[in-house]
Amino acid sequence: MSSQGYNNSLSVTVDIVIFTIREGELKVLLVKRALDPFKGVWAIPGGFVRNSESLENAAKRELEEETGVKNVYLEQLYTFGDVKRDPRGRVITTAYLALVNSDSFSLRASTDVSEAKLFSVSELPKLAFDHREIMGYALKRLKWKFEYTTVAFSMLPKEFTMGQLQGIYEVVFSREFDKRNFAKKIRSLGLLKEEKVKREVSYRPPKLYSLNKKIGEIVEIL
Amino acid sequence: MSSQGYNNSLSVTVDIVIFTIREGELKVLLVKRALDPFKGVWAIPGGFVRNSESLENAAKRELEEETGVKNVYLEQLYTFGDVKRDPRGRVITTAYLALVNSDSFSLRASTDVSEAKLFSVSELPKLAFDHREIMGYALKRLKWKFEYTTVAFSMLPKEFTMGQLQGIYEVVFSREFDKRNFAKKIRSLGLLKEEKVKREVSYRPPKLYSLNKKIGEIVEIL
DNA sequence: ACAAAAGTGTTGAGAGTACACCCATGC
DNA sequence: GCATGGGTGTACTCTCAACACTTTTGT
Repeated sequence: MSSQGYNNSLSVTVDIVIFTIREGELKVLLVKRALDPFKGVWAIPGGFVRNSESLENAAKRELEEETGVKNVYLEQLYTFGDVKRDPRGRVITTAYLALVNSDSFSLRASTDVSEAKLFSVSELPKLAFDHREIMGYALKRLKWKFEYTTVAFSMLPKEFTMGQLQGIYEVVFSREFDKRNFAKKIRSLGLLKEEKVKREVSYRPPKLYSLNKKIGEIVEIL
Repeated sequence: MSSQGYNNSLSVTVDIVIFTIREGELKVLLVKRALDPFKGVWAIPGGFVRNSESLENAAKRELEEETGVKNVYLEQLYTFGDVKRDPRGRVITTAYLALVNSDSFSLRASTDVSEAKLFSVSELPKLAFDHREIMGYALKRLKWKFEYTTVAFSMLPKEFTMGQLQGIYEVVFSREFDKRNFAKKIRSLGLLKEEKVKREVSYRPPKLYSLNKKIGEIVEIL
């Protein structure tokens, strides 16, 4: 490290790519910017890191301000540090990835934002800054994590059916899986605990399962 | 993002975990700090990010200052942003991972460092700041990358033998592989081009290979 | 001839993939 | 009785792991 002292002309933000599943599609939360060079343009929600909070706490705070939810799955994605990525000055941003169970959140627009909305990842609008690149990273990471860890379960309620689980995998990977093979694979991993069967549906009531491990644990799922 | 303007009391550094293989062991470059609260303590080399350079360029610059090599494999690892990780003030650091071919570098101590030395990863000294945690991340990432990408080849000369390749895998994973199975697996991936066989050794001369793909490309190696 | 690493194939076990029919419920 | 998603087993293929002996060179 240099001894010339600290560099004071540089700001740090966090941006949070918030994924959820709604209407059978993978959606991401975007906000419409109310100010500045990108007024009216959609962007990944985020904000400045305060001096008294860690990066991760800044991300949690922004996430809660935006969605009202706590205790969701949150992981650091990547830090983007090109000199000219923000036209207003030197801003480095650490991007986070959040996975939210769609039942548990409601949108809120914070002060510097005029609107917040869920977009299907297959129909994204033009994005501010280098947010298109960040989104690309987030999608790659999301698939990777679904394939090799238990993060998918963070998008389901505590008790879920095999069909729901398979459904979110099909959405994220944009393809169908064979029901029998999928269930066999999942069961062979010993992740699931069987719960009671009761469910009010107009067809054969499915078994309910719950996750036996921590969310985010490394397990080769597919 | 907030509209309240920029936060100016926060510094950003890069730290680079530089791995190489020497004497049949996985080694990492550490520097002995010459100043400050951690004077005399070993640390991961790094330095402040300048206003005019991207994060990645800062990492490249520090790497070259430390080792004299350019064009090595370099990837961003993680950004550490706890409030109290540096006792001198609020410093966020983005850690990078570098893999260096051991033939191609020479150590240099920069101005704020009294000594630079390669340590075996199995015999690390006490480290400054949160550098132990950073090292843990780096080692995990290194193994992951060896298993699923072609980064290993960045630690070999352009032309190498199957034995050399297997050797670095054995060092990184601290275990032995079966020669026949290893070669079969590698060959089945179609990564290698055969080169001329000549080599002056006091035993049966091995075939030489070169890599047919880009370094860092995703391929399930093991 | 000896030391040192290179080179080479087969077999068995387990995992992944493809594939089709009946079941339980609400309306 | 019909619509809806739930639940179940087998056969084939492919990949992974275990395993030992001969070859080429320099000294």
